[in-house]
Amino acid sequence: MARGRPREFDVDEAVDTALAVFWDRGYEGATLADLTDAIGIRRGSLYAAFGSKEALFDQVLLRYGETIARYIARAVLLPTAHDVVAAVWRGAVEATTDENTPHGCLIVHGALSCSADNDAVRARLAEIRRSDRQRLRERFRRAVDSGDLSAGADPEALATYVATVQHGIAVQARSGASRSELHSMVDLALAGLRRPEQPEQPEQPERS
Amino acid sequence: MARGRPREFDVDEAVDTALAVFWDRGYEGATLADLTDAIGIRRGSLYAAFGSKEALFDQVLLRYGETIARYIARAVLLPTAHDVVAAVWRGAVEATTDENTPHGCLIVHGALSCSADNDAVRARLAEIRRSDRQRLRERFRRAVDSGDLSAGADPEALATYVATVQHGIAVQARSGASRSELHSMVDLALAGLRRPEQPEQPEQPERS
DNA sequence: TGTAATGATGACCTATCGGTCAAGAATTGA
DNA sequence: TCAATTCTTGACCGATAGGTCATCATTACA
Repeated sequence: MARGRPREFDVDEAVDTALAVFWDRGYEGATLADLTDAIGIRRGSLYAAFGSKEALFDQVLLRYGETIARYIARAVLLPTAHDVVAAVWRGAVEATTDENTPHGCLIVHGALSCSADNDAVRARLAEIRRSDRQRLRERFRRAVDSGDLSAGADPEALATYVATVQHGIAVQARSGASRSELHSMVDLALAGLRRPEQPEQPEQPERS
Repeated sequence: MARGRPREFDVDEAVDTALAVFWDRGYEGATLADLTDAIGIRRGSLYAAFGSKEALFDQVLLRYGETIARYIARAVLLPTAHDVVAAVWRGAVEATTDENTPHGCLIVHGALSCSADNDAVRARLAEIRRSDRQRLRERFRRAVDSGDLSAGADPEALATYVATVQHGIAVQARSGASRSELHSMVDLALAGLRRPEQPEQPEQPERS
């Protein structure tokens, strides 16, 4: 089956290794030399297998979504809006403060800013963040429709809020905040969400 | 007084211009060519005036703190903890979504990740974020002492929470969120802070 | 008017960036 | 065994990164 000379490295493992490097240094901070050194291959092999640095990064983003950031897709499946919020924030804390991986979130610090040459990568990550926020908004809309959230709740603002805290967690983790510190912070944030989904709305029992 | 040939550009203006460039592109994303082109001087003049790219960045950080990020120092002077929180978040929204400046916060996206060479800059920004958070913590401690916050309140967690939302706002602004979207989000977040400074029994984190 | 001092200029430096390529090595199918 | 095919290797590419420097221009002071 495999015609020519067999590849001497595992592509999947290479993606995982590249993920670790990009996660640690960001897109531009990770050089070809960093990547090939970590993977243990030469430039030519990397380009034969992936095409370009940016194409490799695409593979890495896919992998990241399937593993590290999987907590988001899981969260929106939970039964109540409160469960969703808690799962996103708890998941973010866990993902960004694992002692076996770089701290922070690749989607956030991978290319928050960069040179003009790589603006496409920056825009790509911004788009991922944007679509994640939209997913939350849709989820909260359904929660309003089902009566899980009060009719006065603002799904848009709530989604933005959840994303804001989620990404803020990534920045804190990157700044050296510890896992337990961040969990305590999430305790506090969740306590504020017990009932206040509608800012100014007078208290109103759901029916009656 | 001024002995030799007079400088043909205004150093203060140059710092402001450099601030705009760094704010837009981050520390590494802003090249010497970007900076000198924007300022309108040659490399040699820049090095004669500032010493190095990093030294110029130091000047820029100073300027940023005195102007754009001044809202933080102002906020902690306000009479109540609630006022402080509101001022920080409102200030962050305003600072990160001004249509006349780049969106986002220089302290956050200036070097959230970078190459190994410039790790000192990354650490420096992280340190600024850390010390800002400490300032909030001290402020909230005083609020507990004075009875403004309940005795059960956790100044540490509250400071982390405020910083988390503040930095999350910067990420949202960088991702394209609008000023009004973010103000609506702050409405919601502030509503959650009306009285819940002491978290009730924290729910069980899934792991650790 | 001459000299010391300072800034401006543009050529130049080394290192490294992402990326390419020709040649050799290892495999399969005929 | 011999093509055909695929991967590996290391040298190499132009562009650009941050930074330096000799030379010249412009000023104040003696």
